[in-house]
Amino acid sequence: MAVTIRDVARASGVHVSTVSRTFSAPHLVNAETRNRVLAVAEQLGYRPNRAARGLTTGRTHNLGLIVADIANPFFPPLIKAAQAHARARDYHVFVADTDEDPRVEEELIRAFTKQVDGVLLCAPRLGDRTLAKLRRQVPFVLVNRRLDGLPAVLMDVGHGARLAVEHLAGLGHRRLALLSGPEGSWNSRRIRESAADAAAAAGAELTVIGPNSPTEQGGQIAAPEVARAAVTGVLAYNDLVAIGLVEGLAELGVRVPDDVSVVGVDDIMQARLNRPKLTTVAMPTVAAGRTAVDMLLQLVGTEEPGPAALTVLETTLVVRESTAAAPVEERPARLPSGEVT
Amino acid sequence: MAVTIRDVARASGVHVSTVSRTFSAPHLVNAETRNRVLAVAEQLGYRPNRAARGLTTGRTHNLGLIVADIANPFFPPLIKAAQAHARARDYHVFVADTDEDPRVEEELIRAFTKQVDGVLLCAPRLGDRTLAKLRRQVPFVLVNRRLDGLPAVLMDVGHGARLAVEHLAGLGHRRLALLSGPEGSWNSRRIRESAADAAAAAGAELTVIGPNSPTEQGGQIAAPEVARAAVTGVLAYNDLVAIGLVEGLAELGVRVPDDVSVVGVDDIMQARLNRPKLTTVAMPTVAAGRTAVDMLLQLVGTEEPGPAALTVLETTLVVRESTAAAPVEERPARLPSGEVT
DNA sequence: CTCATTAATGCAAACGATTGCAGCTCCGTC
DNA sequence: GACGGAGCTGCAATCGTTTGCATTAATGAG
Repeated sequence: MAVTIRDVARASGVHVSTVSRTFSAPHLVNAETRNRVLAVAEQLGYRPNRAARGLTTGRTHNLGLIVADIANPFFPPLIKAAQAHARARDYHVFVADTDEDPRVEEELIRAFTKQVDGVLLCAPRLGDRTLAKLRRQVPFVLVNRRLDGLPAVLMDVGHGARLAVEHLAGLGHRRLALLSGPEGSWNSRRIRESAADAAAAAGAELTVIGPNSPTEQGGQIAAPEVARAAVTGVLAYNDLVAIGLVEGLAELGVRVPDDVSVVGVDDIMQARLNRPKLTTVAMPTVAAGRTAVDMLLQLVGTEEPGPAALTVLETTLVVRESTAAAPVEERPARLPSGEVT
Repeated sequence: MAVTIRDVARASGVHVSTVSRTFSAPHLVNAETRNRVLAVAEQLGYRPNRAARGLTTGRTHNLGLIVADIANPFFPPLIKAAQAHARARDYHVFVADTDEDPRVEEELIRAFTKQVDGVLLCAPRLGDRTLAKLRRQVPFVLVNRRLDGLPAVLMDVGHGARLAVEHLAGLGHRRLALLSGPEGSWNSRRIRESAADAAAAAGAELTVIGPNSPTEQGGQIAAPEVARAAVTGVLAYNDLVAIGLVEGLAELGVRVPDDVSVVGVDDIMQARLNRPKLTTVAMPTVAAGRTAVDMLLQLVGTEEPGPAALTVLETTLVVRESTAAAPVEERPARLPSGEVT
């Protein structure tokens, strides 16, 4: 068996409470005693049992972080920022992956309950009702999802989508496609709405394709449909989809950006590495990770909730090589405000 | 406060032990009572406190998984495989990232202690002595690291490195470079040793460069040095480094594979997406994740350790577009077994 | 009808820590 | 020389569950 506080107490001739205090309130115990206890503890290899401590104090000093897909390069920077930030505040972050499955997501939240002080839910796929119910199990902060009464940090992807569409329109593209994201995704809806608005304002036509899986595969699969739709500009739900699409189009003999322009969302590392380098909407993931931790810690620190905080972070458009002026044949055919049958 | 077993007991007019049993040993309680308790529990929203349960049973049904860098695309498939496999066995996997810092690694192992039943250590950066000490805190299984007396699953990257060097030599390359990995990495040493052996056997010269950071940046930074070394074939510690190198060489006007051939290690998703598609040593990450979980569960399930198991998984060479025949000017200048000053 | 058996439940002691309260010693003060 | 206070330490209850044992009631056998 592991060595417990009791073993240390016995071996150093003091009561367990003194040992406990040596670790959790050192100033309350005589320097001499403290040193003796520490020495014995060290020698016995004693480590406080954090689970047991959590039972009495109600604080585990752990945070949970749930993402839909660790393999999506969008998340690691956020995760790392959150971990580093939390560690500096003497908290540990445990990460879990839901595999895009809402049921797994719920199960994981339940599993985290009482083992962490709070959880960061990144782009949850769960429905509003379930989330509202779950919030009573464990405090949480949402990332990229808005729900009344719950603290959240949002990246204003709608703004980014608008910029993207305006960028394409400015390049002369009039027939655009949107490769949409997962049903449950709040981000996906924001992108769709803003892109539609911006397209309408710019007098461009916008076709919605999908949703397919929010991965390269999803993008690759969408390629034939994109080609068939005869669009010249595409906004993809995220960079992975965009990269997959470029790949898929290449196989169909469609060149990017010569024949069609593609813009992604997220600005993951691969966007820079891709050929052509991807034009994309950059997300402030690091800031989001830090902010979310701060909000969560503030939430678990206080007895009463206070008003649910909401932080909105800005997104920007990064123009690289995957977008270019629309092909000439396409332009003269339609009026700027052209309607379609 | 959260609703506890006691609340349920009171509300349903039975003793706490009966409530406990309805959840952990249903067959011991009368069907009628059980249903009543379950109904009350449901209505009150009772959830067992897993930390408290772990205190008495000694089992948390959680596993920890520690990696050096979540952002490295090598890990996600392994992580996902481990999570899925564990979930099927009613275990949850919590992941933590050490940021390549051995101190953080140790801290995380300590943090996991008693909160999980065992931990999977992926390519730990910790020294042998520390690992040997830590193993008494919590059972663990090593991945890609060998240490006497500790169960491990290894991917035979040495074999892969040998294949890679033979592949390059077979294409006529005589001057090779190895971009080495982090000091503490067991894999890195294996690669270096095997590559050196294979190079010697093939009569090729092998220059070791680095170590730099095992990331794209690291590869990019190494590019000038590679160019200066006037080699025609490079084996990189991993795909990220290889991809960064290709990028860095391009900026220097050196073409891959025309001027120099590059092979990576890991076969991450980006290897297929890169232009040129990367020739690389494929690692059986999914199998590794599953096997590691199995070994760990077997380890925590039994009272006495038994012999430390060791599983070695095979690696293969995937030839794509980043390797080609050595440039012609280079070949006639030297004998196959050419020595250098 | 009695007795052994079984099924269902209650009782209370753990698990490993924390913490309010009380007690003791020692010191300085008046 | 009694008193008040400070500084340490011990006592025991508590956190939410599990589980070996005792208890009770119901069942079946002889």
